[in-house]
Amino acid sequence: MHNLEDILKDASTKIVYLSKSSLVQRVGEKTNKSYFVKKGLLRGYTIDEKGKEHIFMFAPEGWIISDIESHTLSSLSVLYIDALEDSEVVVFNRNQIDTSKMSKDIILAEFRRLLKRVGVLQRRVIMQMSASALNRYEHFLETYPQIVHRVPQRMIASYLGITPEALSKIRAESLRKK
Amino acid sequence: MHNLEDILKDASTKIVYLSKSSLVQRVGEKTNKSYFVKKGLLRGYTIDEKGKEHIFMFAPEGWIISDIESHTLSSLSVLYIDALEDSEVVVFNRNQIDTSKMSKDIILAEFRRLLKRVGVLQRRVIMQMSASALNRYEHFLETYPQIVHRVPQRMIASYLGITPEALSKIRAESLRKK
DNA sequence: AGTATTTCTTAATCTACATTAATGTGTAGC
DNA sequence: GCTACACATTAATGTAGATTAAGAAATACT
Repeated sequence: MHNLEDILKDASTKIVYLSKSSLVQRVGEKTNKSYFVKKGLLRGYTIDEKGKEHIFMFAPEGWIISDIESHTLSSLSVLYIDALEDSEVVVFNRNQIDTSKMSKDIILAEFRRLLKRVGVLQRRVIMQMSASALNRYEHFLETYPQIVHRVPQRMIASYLGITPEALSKIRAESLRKK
Repeated sequence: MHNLEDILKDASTKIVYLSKSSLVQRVGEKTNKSYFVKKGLLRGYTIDEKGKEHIFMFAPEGWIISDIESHTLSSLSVLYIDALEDSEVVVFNRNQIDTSKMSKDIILAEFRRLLKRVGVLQRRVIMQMSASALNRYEHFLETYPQIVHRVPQRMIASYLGITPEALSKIRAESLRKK
């Protein structure tokens, strides 16, 4: 067993077919599930006190999405997760995977996956501190070309941490230049 | 061997004594070193095109600091790391630790450590998207009470992603309320 | 196909925070 | 102890992006 898909087949997991906009996980639920996206597109987000959505990540094919923080602290989830397209996902339980059955190689592979995730987050924090909205948008385009045309722009705006109106303005300006 | 300190003793590591403000790692260096802080305080930061510093993390006693992204992509470092106080740090090489010598338990312990780091980063991204500078400052005070009085305020401002002037104003206002 | 609802755009106004600048305070080095 | 130089505060002005509002375009629903 050398890759994640093999583990998923082996462990006590199940495949779930989600229809568009179905909610997979709510904030405040006690959960230790993770979702591997085989087909489709999921998204993780929070809702702040003012009722505003903040998209934290998109998970297209091949990605894992889960509320990692809630696992470590074995506390309540802080993310909503839902499907942006009809999707096919493998649901599994991280506790099971952590403790049993896994070879050292597999754990190391998971470790590296997590390192990559930290890298992405690190980059994103730096971006949000030092780059303008335009820069962040351009960076998003480079990084996730496959997602841009699959989600409404207000969600890209939410991911970037700006309003849809601001994104619209930015796009108009950047077109004018070309 | 069940904790990180034991591993550090075992692996080919060395202890280094750093005097205040000595630079440990420069941007662009090809490196795979990590630093475990036994005593003192390190800090990781970037410098943007305009020459502005952005503090990415503080590492007080017990923390590990390293440029994780550069490890995964085996590319060049994107962080500067330096000492804010005279410090005693254990320098080790993540490659060596990854591949050899480690028991499954230890890898899992490291895995959990990394999960925690992801949690912190996740929280920080959400904060930066949804919270005002005042809220972020208050959150920082709660989360890192031990650091607040050990670093100059301009560095806290840098960590929060605001200017020292803005932090000063916020502090003045929040004092006035009490 | 036709209506409803969500999404996108444009423009005017507003605000949190940046920038600039000047003054005050602490702290390190000699 | 005096002189520097880094750090903190305050205030005036500037600006990126938020908010509000209203119309146009796209998408979904029956």
